[in-house]
Amino acid sequence: MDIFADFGERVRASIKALGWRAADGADLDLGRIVVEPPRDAAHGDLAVNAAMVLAKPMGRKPRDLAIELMGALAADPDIAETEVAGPGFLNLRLTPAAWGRFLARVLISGPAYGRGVVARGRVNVEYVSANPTGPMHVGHCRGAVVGDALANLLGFAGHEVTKEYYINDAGAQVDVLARSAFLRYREALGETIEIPEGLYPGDYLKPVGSRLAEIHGRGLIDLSEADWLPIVKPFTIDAMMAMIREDLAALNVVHDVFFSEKSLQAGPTGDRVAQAIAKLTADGLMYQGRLEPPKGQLPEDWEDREQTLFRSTAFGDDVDRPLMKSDGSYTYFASDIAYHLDKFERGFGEQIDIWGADHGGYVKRMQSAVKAISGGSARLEVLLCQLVKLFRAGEPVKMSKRSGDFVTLRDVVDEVGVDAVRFMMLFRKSDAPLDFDFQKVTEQSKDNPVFYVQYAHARTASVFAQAREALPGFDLGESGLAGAELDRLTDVGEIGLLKRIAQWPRVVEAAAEAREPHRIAFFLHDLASDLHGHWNRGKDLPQLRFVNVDDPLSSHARLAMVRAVAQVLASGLAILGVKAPDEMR
RNA sequence: GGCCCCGUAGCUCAGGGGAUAGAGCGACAGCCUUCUAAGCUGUUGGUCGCAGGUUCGAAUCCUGCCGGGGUCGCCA
Repeated sequence: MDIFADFGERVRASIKALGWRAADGADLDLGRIVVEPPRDAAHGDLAVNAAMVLAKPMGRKPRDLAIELMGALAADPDIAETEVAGPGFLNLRLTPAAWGRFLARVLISGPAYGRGVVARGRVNVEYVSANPTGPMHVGHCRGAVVGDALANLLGFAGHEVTKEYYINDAGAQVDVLARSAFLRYREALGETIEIPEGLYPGDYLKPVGSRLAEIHGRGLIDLSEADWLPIVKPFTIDAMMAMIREDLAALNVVHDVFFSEKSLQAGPTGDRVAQAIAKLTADGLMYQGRLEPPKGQLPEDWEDREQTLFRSTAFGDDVDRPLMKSDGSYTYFASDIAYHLDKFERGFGEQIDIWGADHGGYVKRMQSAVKAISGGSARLEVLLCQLVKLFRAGEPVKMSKRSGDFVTLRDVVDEVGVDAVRFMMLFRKSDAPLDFDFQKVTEQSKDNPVFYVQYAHARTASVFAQAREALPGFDLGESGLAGAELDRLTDVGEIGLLKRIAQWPRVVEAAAEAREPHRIAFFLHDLASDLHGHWNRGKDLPQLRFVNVDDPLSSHARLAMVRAVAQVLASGLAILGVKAPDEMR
């Protein structure tokens, strides 16, 4: 179904039939031969680089080889024209009949068109993993969307994907959360409270305090912290996670697994963190030692001390890393190692984590750890998402996290809608910073790529509504459309759309391979642009309109093409988690 | 100072071995008795940060600089 891969095979077969060999008589490496869409449409439908790649090993001139290959391919009935161009490109143009058969196959495949055909194995994508200390803020938004879209993309490309969320419910910050909730509890009981520096001031803890008061009455008020903490903490964490799940649902993000950090230390199989460290110790990767102080600015409270270190430098890290704090408790890194070991033991040799760019310094050590705990058989990839800068009509939006006065993810989704948020977060490479303007993303104009792409899909639906009225006799189902006289599609705009559609499988594959879901968004924008452009040509040239009562057979073929466009738009938008609407009123 | 990311049109950014480097915005000029003008067409605009290297071919890969951002033992 991928015509580029298809013709790649035909080219390789022709080369074998020609009996080409390397200058020394050895077999040629045909792996570097690619068949791809030429940048310039004037160069035809497919460009073959075989002659240039093989010229050196064969000791011959690229243009001579291209001419020879051109002769061998001339017998292919699907090829209408061939030409040798530039430094030795062989350009191919397909016949309308070949394009028609391609389109028919796309329609028969339906929503499966572009889906990976080979199984690519299991992969675990961990994203969001926001601390359960409050509602999600905009900072979490990009990672959530990128992770979710990447997981969708990998699934579409043929991986078996698990979407996972790591709940940091074991550190000191959840104790702080519990204390903050306890204050709200006292407040709910009528006390006047003052929230000291360092506790979470947000109003979102008020309902938690009220519910604690409802459940426990004054029962907790005279307990010592050691006694109320085990009650208040899990209750509050559960409330925060419920809130976060609602936020995620509003963003159209759903995880398969929520994994608790706390469960690592107090799970049914004992202390998993200790077990992970024991494993590293058994492998000779732990030792007591001292670290050099960091170069550059020395931390004020630096103190040379012997500590429990993991030999991460043996796996590519810059320095060895401590796994125990001075008070004997585990560092966050220690828990994280145990967590990634758990993922490995659950069968995930492929792990992808989505982090904020401020965690960039953490990448190497975590990758080192994954290598260490898996004996080198597991791989961790980390995608770093750069910051999102918020604007309102060109003016930066000020935020103060300390006062609790930050923009929540919910604020953004409620204001601009989930589709606009998701699409805009994906309309940029994730390692480039992103400007997000509330004004612009809600504009309903071509300046707004979300609406531009969605409108293209709506337009296809509109064309079909028109067709059902104007051409009542036609079968507009997939098989009916596939049976139309598709070789009537010969206009440059029509072939252009088919060529764009033909790229879909390779775009999916390349985007999945590169872990770059933004490529899907850009592809959809291009496809939408092709459709809008061709649609508009029907104004000057009525004979090109999709629905034309004077030429029902061509109309039928064009509707088949429009259906294929709609299919690809819908598939792509589904990967991005954006709706493909039938109307935009 | 070490490590990571970025540097492409006036602006925001795609392109990450292939031919004459693209899109949107901006600016300018057009297109509505016509399938949704929520749209389309054209014009304008570039020493791809700099210098070497690899290659038949480099914006793309490698090295070194320059500039911007992030980060740097017991925060998660």
